[in-house]
Amino acid sequence: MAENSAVKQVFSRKSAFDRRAELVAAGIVCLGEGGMAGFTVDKICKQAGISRGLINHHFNTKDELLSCIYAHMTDHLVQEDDGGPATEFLARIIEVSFDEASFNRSNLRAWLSIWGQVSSNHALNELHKQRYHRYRESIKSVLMRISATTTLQADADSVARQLIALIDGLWLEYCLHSDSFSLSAARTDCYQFLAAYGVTLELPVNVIPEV
Amino acid sequence: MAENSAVKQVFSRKSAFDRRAELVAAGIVCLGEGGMAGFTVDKICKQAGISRGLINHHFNTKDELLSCIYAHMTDHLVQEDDGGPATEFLARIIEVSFDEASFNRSNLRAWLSIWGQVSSNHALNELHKQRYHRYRESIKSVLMRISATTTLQADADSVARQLIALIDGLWLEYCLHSDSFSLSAARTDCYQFLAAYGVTLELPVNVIPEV
DNA sequence: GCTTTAGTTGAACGATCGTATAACAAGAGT
DNA sequence: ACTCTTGTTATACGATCGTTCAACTAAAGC
Repeated sequence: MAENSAVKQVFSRKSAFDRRAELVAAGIVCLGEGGMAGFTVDKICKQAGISRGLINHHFNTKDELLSCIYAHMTDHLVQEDDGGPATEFLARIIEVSFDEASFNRSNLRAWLSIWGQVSSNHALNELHKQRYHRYRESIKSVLMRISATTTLQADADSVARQLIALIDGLWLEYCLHSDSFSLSAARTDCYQFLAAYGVTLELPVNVIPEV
Repeated sequence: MAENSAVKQVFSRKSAFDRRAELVAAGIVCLGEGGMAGFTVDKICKQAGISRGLINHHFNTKDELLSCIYAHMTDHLVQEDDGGPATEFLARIIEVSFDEASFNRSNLRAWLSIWGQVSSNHALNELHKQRYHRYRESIKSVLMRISATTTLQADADSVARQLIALIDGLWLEYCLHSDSFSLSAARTDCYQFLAAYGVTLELPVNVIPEV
């Protein structure tokens, strides 16, 4: 047995890029489990499987990590208006928002925690303002394209604001007590909402209606 | 001059009821100013103008104060269906939600902070589940009464959920960046939303439309 | 005016937080 | 095989947190 000849690896070394990505992922898990109270250096490092001091080697500050987490999380959601079919764009927004990968308690708790920090963390505030504005403008421009052909029963600006508020509100409710309604109910709510304003989207086929 | 004969009052004594109410008010101010990070024993007591140790005399725990704060804040908002005119009830819900006393950044930041604690604080979770259920059932029952006479273009359950989500979502948006839209815009959004589903309410007269 | 009650103070405690820092080791380059 | 770079560890530090507790006093009751 060459057990003693095999040198015990104390730790494995990774590139700064990979390690940062792992810390971002670990941070999201911690936020999802314990909210901002669970977002501590100890727990994040334990979740990432690294020692306590390493987090400040890759991020100057814990707030800097939080901003990176926010940037990472918005990358999945905020979509630009690519000039393609307008109804498809709106459907994509809804589908992404209510995909199981996004619409689950852990992820929504992470979002809620971050929202609570936006007003006090300046860098986060700037980042949010920028991304949110882009998000809303995309939806508005798509709705204006729709209103050129179909009759949109309200101005695009209001409907865009309402759609975003509806999505965020459903996220919030589901996060606070997920037994109140189902994912698919929240999802169809959005289609129903747009239909009420005269925008009918064809539902993606891969969806099984719920009782 | 009888300056030395006037005994200097070190502190004034108040009933437990009054002091508790003051601590609740002070806690709301702290939450509104600095979110959950500003909700510390030091800051709350300083805001209330009392010494540090007194808070645990009136509340066993800081979480207990938070639950009392939540209870106090919901008292203003959650209304029961009293069987009166249905449209008036809905209008009252909206008016209360978008009154200046409720719909301001400080108050909304307090709400956002509390929401972030609901999933981790058990007592708060129970309280929220109870009050929220009552809130939703009230709106649902009113919408069902409306659908008996007028045509409601969707089931009452969905519209109730959407209305609540819309209100909460508008609260959230306005809290995160209040320069994005105005109070009255958010308010009329709700009336517009209900109108899209076939429920037209007469707007209260005391409102000046905004440009 | 004295006793009693109960609201109030301020210091102290242990726990936990984010960050800084010095020693160390893994792996690439030569 | 050796050096060098840099990712990594472990400890330590000061600050701040929520809570406890003994001493104190304002105010009511008699």
